[in-house]
Parts: sequence; C-alpha cells; structure tokens
Amino acid sequence: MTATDGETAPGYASSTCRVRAVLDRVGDKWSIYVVDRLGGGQLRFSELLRGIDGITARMLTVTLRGLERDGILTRTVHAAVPPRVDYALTPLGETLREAIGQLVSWADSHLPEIEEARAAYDGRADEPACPEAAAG
Amino acid sequence: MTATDGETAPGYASSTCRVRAVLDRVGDKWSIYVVDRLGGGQLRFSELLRGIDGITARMLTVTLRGLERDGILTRTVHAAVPPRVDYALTPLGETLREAIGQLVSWADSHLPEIEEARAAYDGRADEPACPEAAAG
DNA sequence: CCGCATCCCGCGGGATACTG
DNA sequence: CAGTATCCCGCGGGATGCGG
Repeated sequence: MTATDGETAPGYASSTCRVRAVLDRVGDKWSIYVVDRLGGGQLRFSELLRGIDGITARMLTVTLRGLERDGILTRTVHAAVPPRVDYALTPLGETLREAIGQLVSWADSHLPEIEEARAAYDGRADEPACPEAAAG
Repeated sequence: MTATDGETAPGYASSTCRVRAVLDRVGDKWSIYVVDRLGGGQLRFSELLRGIDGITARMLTVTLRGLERDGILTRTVHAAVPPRVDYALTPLGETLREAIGQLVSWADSHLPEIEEARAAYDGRADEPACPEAAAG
C-alpha cells in the first residue's frame, strides 16, 4: 500500500467536482451555524438573527435562501401582520446537521491541540525555539 | 422542547467563535481535499498538485502551510537533489479526516436530492410551477 | 417584522514569472 | 522539483436605506 499507484483515492473521489458544489454551501461563512441552530426546532428570522453572533440580516437572508434552494430547510411565511417567517430543517437538513455536528464537535474537542500547534508554529517562525533558554 | 427558551444550543455553542477559527480552515477552498488525499499515506508536493484537480502550486503551498500550522500534517524536507518534500497526516489529522469523510460522503450520497431540490427551486423562481401543464 | 437593493471594500485565490 | 513574489480580478460579505 504505497502512494505510488495512480489511483489512491476510492469512492467519492470520482465525483469530486460535484461534491464541491455541496461542500461550498457548508464552506460558506454562515450555513453551518444556521443549520446547527435549527437543530432545536423551527425558528423565526429574528430569532436566528439574534441567535447567531455576528451575522447580518443580509447574510442571514442570503444563507437561508441558499439552504432553502438545496432542500436543507423550509421557509414558512405567515402573511398576517406583524410579518412572521419560520424556518425549519427538512429531513435532509437533519442528516446534514448530524454530519456537521461531527465536524463541529471535532473542532471543539481538538481546539486546545490546534491552538497549541499554532502557537508552537508561530513561535518557531519568528522567535527562538526556546524563549526561556534565550533569556538566560 | 420548544425553541422559545433562550439557550437552545448546548455544548460547543459556548465556544462558537473559537470553533470558527478551526472551521474556517475546513471552509477554505482546498484543505478538505488535501486532507482527504493524504488519507492514503504520505505524498509529495507534486503528487498532491497533480492529484487535486484545479489547485495551483501557490494555493497548494498556502493550504499545506495552514494545515501544518494547525498540526494537521507534517512536512518533511529531503535536502538532496532533486528536491523532495513529503507531507503526511498527523494522528490529529487522521481524526479530522474521519470527520471530513462523514461530510464528504454525506455530500456524495445526497447529491441527487440536492440537485433535484435546486432544479425545483430554480424552476419555481423563473418558470411556471408545472411546465408540462403550461404546455397543454 | 421581514428582507431585498445598492454601494463598497477586503481578501481569497488564479496567472505568471522568478529562485534555490 | 519545490517554493516565493507580484499583480490583479472577482466575489463574499458588511453598512445602509427602502419596500411590503
């Protein structure tokens, strides 16, 4: 099992560029947080807006439209005044949420390791390998 | 279990903005493909370059540096001529690869649904809901 | 309250050319 | 072969203002 054979990658590698189209949605700045938030049940626009730190109304709209287009969530408009719109995950969206959850919890649980690694790398880049040794 | 309580999201929600720093790495255009490729064992620069469709040398370098900084992979330089550099996943990188694999296979297996949903949505947007009905 | 339109800026990232 | 430096363009996305 060396890396010298031409076809190392199996399975989904064949549809890489199509998968890209899907992962781009996940890769955009806000989708994963929207999906994550909706895991607890349907929420209205303003709830999402307040629940996701740093997002603007514009980006929330754009993100929601994208997810709706992909069949990840549904948009329910209540025509009455005051206007009210609810968003909820579809079954497909629920499965995505699970996959995302894996990644988010990975990120969360390995945060310390990663921050350590970054500190070590950055230190290596423009500082002596042993700051305390240099101080002596 | 309504969505009316203030604290719907448990666990990792508390460190959202730190998690962001990690997910941004996953979110960038090429990291997941590099990590995925390296799953089969160490590869040299040019092998990655040829193995990942559409990536440029510049972006491969940038991506590899970022992943190295995060402790996801290691960079091994063979000083001899011709120059040769090998990249391999760290144990941490392996765990990331598993999480990514979940997502990639999700994307792969749900591609048809998503493309259907997109087609339906786009059709709805600027075409009659029932093209064949409109034709009659 | 919901959310679209417009303007505008920063940066991701592609092309190209050069070094060790 | 591996990597760096420069230029440059497109677009993600923030701020603001208006319409339903």
